[in-house]
Amino acid sequence: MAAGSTNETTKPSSKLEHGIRADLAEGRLAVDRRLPSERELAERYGTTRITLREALSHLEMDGLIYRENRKGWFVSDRRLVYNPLWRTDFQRMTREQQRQASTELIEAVSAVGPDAICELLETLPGTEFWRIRRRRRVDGRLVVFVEHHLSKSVFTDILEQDLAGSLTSLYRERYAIEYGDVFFEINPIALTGMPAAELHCSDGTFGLQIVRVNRDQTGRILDCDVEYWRHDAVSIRIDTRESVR
Amino acid sequence: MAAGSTNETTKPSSKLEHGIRADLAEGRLAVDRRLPSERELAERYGTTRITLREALSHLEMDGLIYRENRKGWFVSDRRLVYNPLWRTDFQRMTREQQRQASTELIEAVSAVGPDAICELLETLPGTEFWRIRRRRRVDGRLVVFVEHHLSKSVFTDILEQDLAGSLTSLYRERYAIEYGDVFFEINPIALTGMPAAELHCSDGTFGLQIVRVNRDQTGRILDCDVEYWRHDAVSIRIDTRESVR
DNA sequence: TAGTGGTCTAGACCACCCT
DNA sequence: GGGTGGTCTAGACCACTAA
Repeated sequence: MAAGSTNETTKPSSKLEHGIRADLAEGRLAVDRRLPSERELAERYGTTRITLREALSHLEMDGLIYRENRKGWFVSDRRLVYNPLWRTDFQRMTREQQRQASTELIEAVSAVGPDAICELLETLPGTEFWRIRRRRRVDGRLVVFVEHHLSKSVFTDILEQDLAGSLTSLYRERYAIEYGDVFFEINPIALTGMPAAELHCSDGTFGLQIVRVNRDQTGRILDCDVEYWRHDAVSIRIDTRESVR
Repeated sequence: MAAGSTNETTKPSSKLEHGIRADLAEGRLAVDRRLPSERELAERYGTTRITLREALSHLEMDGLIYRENRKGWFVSDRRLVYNPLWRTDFQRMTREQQRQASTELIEAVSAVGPDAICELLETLPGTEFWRIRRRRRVDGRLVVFVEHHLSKSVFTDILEQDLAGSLTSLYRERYAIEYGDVFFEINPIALTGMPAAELHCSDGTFGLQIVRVNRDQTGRILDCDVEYWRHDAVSIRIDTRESVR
């Protein structure tokens, strides 16, 4: 049982959860930001792994800790504040929050858009787009997997550009395009398949899906991004007093 | 990826999950919208309850089914499309989506605002507000618990009004107030305590917290809402081509 | 190769819901 | 009161990671 915690709940798993919560708060469990192994924790708190994992799942859902697939449990950092209406690039956004970002290009190919994407981009089913897949880290941690679908007619030679950098800058500097209206959708979902694999989380981990459709200043549809966020890494904030950009 | 694909996974839980997924898709499990008991399902799929619950949790996180505390598992309906920038009342919003809404008043009292709320409302810590707690259903299902904190000086006699109806209408008709700017924040979190209890979900169920600060047309802060949504019941959508109201 | 997380078994007891 | 979900035990094997 954790020191200092005098929780009166009778459920072992609650006591366990509160014990770990206290240990996290007081830094006893933040060694290297990785928690001790499940077997060690189970023994330390006098319970079984199943029960321990139940408690850890609660803390995970609450955003205090997260899992790296087959690697273990880690202490979560503060959430990144994200406004899907901002048109500043990711690097700058993170820098303004005293965080450090990096982007990795996974693939960039021409591919037929799934029906849902074609509909969002107002094209016929079966239309081909540039499909760019990337993932981003904040302070070293993988937090979001992004799939971009770009109009092939607008961005004819995009594959020859540096796709690990900011697309926003590329649009402006290479194609003289400024963003106009945006549509976006936020869905709480389970991360599975490629997003889960790329984010190193186990299949079924909870996440946030953000779908965006971007237009230029003339209203022409440019592209569509589908983002898959680790749920504990992000907080969406929008203020209408700010400019929409 | 492809619909109806035969999954080759060897893991029992994945087969289980896909089996249930197919049964849901083809209506074999939607009897009364409530699933058979866990023991019956475990037997039907030839596994134990623990493993079955693991699979059900995945489907829950994916938004296909949900739990009512101690009552069982139910098939989720389609998500309600919600735009926190819209100023139409809840009834009208649901009606436009061919859904039916109802609101229940839980309590309406004067109470000291928590520090975080006072900060959002730009008042000194310890300031009192009208605290109104309500919960809402869509097509009969409990989907959101809301805590409103209203300025006592602006809404002097609000406790005498009908608080199970639309606050938007009340503002306009009783106080001649129109909404102005909005700030809001969306956080994926675990539902615990009162929100979980009021929504009849078990402690630790995944949910979406939406915090809103509303101003009137002159920029004066009116109130703050804290909403706790069942995660599978909502999809946030915003389009800058629409008017902000 | 040792240890880890991921998964699974086959039970059990309790509090609570519904009838 | 019977059945339900919520919780828990005490093991086990496997695939993978890290050394």
